[in-house]
Amino acid sequence: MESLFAEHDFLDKSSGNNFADIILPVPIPRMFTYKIPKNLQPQIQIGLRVIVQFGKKKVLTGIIGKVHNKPPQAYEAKPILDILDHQPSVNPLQIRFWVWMAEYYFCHIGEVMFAALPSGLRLSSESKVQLNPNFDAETSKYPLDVREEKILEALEKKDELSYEDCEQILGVKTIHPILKSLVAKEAILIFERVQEKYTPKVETRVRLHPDIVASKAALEAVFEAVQGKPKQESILLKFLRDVPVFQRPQLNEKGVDKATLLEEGDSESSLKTLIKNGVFETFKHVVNRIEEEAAEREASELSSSQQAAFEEIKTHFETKQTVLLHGVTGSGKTEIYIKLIQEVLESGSQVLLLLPEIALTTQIVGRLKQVFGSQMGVYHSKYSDNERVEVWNGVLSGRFSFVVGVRSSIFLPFDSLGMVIVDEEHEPSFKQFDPAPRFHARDAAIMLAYFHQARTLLGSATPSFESYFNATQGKYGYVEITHRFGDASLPEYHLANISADRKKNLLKLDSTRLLREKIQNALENQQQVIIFQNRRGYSPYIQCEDCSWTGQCVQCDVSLTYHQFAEELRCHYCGYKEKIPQACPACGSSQLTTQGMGTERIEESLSLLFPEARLGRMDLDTTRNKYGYQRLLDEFAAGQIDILVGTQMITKGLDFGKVTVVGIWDGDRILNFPDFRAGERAYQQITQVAGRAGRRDIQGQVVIQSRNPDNDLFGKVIRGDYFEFFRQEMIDRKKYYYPPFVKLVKITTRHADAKTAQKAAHALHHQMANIAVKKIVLGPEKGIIVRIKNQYQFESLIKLDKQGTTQAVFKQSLAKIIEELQAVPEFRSVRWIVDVDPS
DNA sequence: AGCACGCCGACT
DNA sequence: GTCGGCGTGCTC
Repeated sequence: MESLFAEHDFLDKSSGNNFADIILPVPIPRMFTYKIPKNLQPQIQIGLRVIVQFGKKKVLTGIIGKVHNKPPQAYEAKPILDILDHQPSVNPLQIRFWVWMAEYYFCHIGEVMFAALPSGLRLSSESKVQLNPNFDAETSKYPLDVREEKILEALEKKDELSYEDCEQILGVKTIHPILKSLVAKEAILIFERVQEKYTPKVETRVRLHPDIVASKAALEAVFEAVQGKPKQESILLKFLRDVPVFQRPQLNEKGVDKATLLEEGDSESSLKTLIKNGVFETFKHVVNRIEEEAAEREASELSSSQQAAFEEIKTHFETKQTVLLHGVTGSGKTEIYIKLIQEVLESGSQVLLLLPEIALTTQIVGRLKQVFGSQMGVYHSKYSDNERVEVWNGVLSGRFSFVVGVRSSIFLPFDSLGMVIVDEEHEPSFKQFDPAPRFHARDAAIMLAYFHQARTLLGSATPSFESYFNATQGKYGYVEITHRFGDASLPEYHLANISADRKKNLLKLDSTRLLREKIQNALENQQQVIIFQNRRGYSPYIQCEDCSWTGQCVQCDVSLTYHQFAEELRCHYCGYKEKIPQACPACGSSQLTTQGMGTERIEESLSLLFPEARLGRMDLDTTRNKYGYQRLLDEFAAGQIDILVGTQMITKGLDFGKVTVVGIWDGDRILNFPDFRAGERAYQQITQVAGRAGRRDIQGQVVIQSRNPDNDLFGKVIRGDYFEFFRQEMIDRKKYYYPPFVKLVKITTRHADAKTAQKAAHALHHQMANIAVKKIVLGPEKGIIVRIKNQYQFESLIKLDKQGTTQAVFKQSLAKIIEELQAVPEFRSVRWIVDVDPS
């Protein structure tokens, strides 16, 4: 019998770790308090994965977010069932980061956890059915019906069945009542099985049997035995070629991968015979999915302008947490990163380099791999789940002190980051749209670095206005490189007037004379050409060739989209549609053509104009599979393609010395962005593509085709006067309350019924008016309705003063408003989606 | 989000 | 009568 005053009992109460708040992967905005059983108390730590019962039957894996001694008042806490790890998978800094993210981006901590953990580390239970060992059909006092019999029959053959299995066996949708009845009749048991999804990769390896290695004579005997058995002999010879057993007997220990040994068509049965005869033996070996590669080279020497920037960055870091590196395309930012990374790694801290998905090519990864070798991990979205878990564990174990990755790599379990670098920081793809957490990886990275007391370097040739603004305000350090590496000259811009060429009959297959000449010239000199088009597919809008009129939606501020099959112009946002006009509504011209042609049609045109040129096309269609992208790049780099036509993805970090001409097929399309960021995006896009043109000795040529070559934006890009462009745009942003002068929060109200959705959105606006934070609310008033997946939705845009306190207050009020509205019976099934800093 | 419970219609 | 439709309420 246990003593009433057992010593450990007393200690437990005073040290006070009886309860743990667990983060569970459920969309409920809080953690859940569980009791820590005594036997688990010594091991309990923040960040451990635990198994808990959630609800009546679900068993979930959660993560310990907090340990305390406050028993919940309103309910009886359930106990933690088990601990899954010896070491925490998640460290306390990460938990802090998750909590921040959930608060800032207005989502639930469970959603953050769901995004953060590779699914290989997430566990959830599956209900399984098994035969009750005490059950005997003969003696059972309960009669079974046909379907119940069927289930039992199946369980005779297979030890356990999932619910899905049972559904299939009976061909019904709901097996629950049947299983329930079987449980009541004591025929079956239902239990929950939690399964680890991550499985280590295991190779079967082959080596010579130790007895054979022991003496030369034994081997000779083997050779005699295989005389006249050519298949066995061939395997044996191949093995000995790869493993010189007698020179280096220890090599035999490691063996050879069985699959590799049999690669050249040797038969498995011959190998089996050899194993049976005691010549070879097999064994299992756990291998890393991520291959080890040793560093092969030193970092290159920095040029003087790179060196100056490098020093300047370090000086800024003495006083500033974040530095913006504004370096023209081709200024060699990567080499500066490498030097910085090396320094941080030498000091014993970790480094994270974030890249937008499309920029994470083997080109840059290969370059970094050469310098950093096996201490560098790569976290790519195309990785399988098992591979992700290996990167995760690699960071945890210290195998990787440096990671190059896409936006989700901010969630890796770093414990001592010294520096985070966000390359191409202006890239919109750093923002996650859906699902929650709708975070911006650049902004989150800065916060992550702050938690680690680390530095953040933002790099771009065309910084986002937010970052540039912060730099001008002195919040970030600012370093600029205006020279290209090796003093290569910046490209020369040309504006080609589409309308003028058309009038003079010089437009051929939508290409201007100037562009044709430049391409022709490049081809004659064995140089390469890149043609950029900002969209894939066919003809999305209609435009008048004479006055450049485009169809605008009567209700929304957007261009109408051309729908070939329906012969209609449609609004992307509100569903408004009209028949395609026969003549231009503005000037009466009949020269209405479909614009914004896809890459496919451009490729067609070019093949007719330059029949002798070798063409390549790079867009989502041609690069959909894992290697399509790389293959095209390799072919282009090898000079097997003369003209590469592509979308966005060709603008990213490709360095090809032979590209001298870049054509922007439809400059106007770039300006047609229905968003306050249109100008910023256009500037960025044109500058980025243009950056592909020209290197070292040859000046690049950039041709922009346009119907409005006089548009001032082109002039600004061409002059390369980023600051002036920024300054002018800022005037409008300030005037119309846009970032960086205000903070935007977008709230989408969504419901299957249009009326209800509208009512709910109005109710939201009404309530918002009461919490007068400085804001302007748009949205439903304009009658913008979009139906997505049979859900009507209204969007409200809230503009907040850029002050931390008002922001926090606003979010609290918003949470309260939404909670209250959800309680209204009519709005019960209305969904409110909050997007902080929408892009 | 799931998943129970619970209250109604249209079938064996 | 039961099967199964989905409204509503809860999960430590």
